[in-house]
Amino acid sequence: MIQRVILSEQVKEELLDDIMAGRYKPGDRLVESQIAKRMGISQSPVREALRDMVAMRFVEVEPHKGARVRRIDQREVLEIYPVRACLEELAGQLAVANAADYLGELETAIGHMTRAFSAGDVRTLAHWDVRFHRTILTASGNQILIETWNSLMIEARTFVTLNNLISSAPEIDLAGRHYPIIEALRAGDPIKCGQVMRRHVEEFGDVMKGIFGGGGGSENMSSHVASDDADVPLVTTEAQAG
Amino acid sequence: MIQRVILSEQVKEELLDDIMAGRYKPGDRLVESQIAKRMGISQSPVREALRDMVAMRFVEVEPHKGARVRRIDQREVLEIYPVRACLEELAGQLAVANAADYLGELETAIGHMTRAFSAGDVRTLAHWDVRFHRTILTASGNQILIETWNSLMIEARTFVTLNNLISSAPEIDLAGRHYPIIEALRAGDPIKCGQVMRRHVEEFGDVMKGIFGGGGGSENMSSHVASDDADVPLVTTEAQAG
DNA sequence: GCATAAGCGGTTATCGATAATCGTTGACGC
DNA sequence: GCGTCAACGATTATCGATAACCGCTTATGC
Repeated sequence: MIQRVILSEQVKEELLDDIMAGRYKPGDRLVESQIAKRMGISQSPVREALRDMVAMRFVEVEPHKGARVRRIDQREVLEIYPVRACLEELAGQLAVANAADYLGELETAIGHMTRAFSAGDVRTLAHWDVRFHRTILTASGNQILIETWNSLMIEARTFVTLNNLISSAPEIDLAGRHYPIIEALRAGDPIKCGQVMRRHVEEFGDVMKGIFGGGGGSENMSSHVASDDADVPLVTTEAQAG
Repeated sequence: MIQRVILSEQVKEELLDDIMAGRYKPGDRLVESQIAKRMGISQSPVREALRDMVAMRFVEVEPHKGARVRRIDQREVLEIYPVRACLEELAGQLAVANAADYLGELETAIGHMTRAFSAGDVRTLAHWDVRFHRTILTASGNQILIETWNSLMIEARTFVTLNNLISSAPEIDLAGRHYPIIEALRAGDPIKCGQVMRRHVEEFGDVMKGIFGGGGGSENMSSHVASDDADVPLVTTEAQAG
């Protein structure tokens, strides 16, 4: 076991894994002392990791009451798409200027997505989907924009989202829908490219809205649709399309 | 001295004050043990406060090397405007639906801004400027959008920005420029309102670009233009228009 | 019976001390 | 003179222990 530096970082990664894999469910308490004991370390690094995860919005804490895995409700999942749409529209516009340096990476990502989609490997699909979008953000060159987009924790949400999407609408060609973006980048028109990006994001937002039924649920129960891999109830929702 | 709960929160507020007031300058080291000793407390709450401030982007840390006040360079100041523009355009669009409940608050904010502007009170002006924009974000009702906007730490930047702006272009009617937004909200056209918001933000971005001279500086020296209040070298920049 | 208060278990928040790590300084060999 | 390396001082990262606090249960007074 390689003892890499900064214990709290390791703790964070492990806890993040636990949450993403569903070993901790939304609402579950994260007791500092218990985690510390289980990992054979002191309370401090655990505490620090938890605070980091609060900043990442995976965890919420109440003073003197401790940390819990944050619930991501239906409203939040849907609310994110308009925000992504406008940020990624801007990214698309800016990325045109530097597109040449990133086209290869983008094509690679689509290739991986296509294979993962065929194989039914949602985790890999999500990975490369996020990678594709992140590449365009990077190509935009606007550091603030990149960090703002990162703060949305897209990777964490995408896996869950795609699980829902694929089991509800398996006919949608997730990988193929990214080609128009590459074409727009090649064409070199910033406005057009921004529009394509916006539409791409909005389309997925609309699909998700359809899956959730569009009703605004007030209460929520922990549930999810089938996953090929692990139990991932990171999203709690009421309505679930069959 | 009222001993409010959560020491680390108090520490954070005090350090934030110190940074905003320029008692710590960009690049200054923030040594945990020294701060702890000065405040008569232990290292833990100081450390926690610093980590919080990293999440807020006021501070940066390198593992095993400690924390420093983050430098905000010219590039970052300028990069933020396109991001704000697209976020606030969206906010403007969404806010129309709930505008009625917030018009009073918005008018109050403009009133305060007008008075503060006449009095040359930049701090108060910045406060109500941010408040105005935040109100529109709130009116949008999209929690993700609100949190994303908050993550840009607008309030911290606005004071500095307005200091620069007012001493470089004192003729600009900062308060008055907000009236078109209220009018657009009253008119009830989401698209139009979004455009007005976007233009409003972009205008200030353009003015700032002009102040900075538009050149992309590589190295930076800690400097700033005059302030009526405290020394606030939160921004470091090379070019400074007279 | 009900409201209030004291006690308790569990957990967080803070402390003081120690181990690990970094940058620098200065001795040493060539 | 100059590069290498050991030792040092400063600081962070982690530890183990304790104090402060919350929610709940149980006892107490009316």
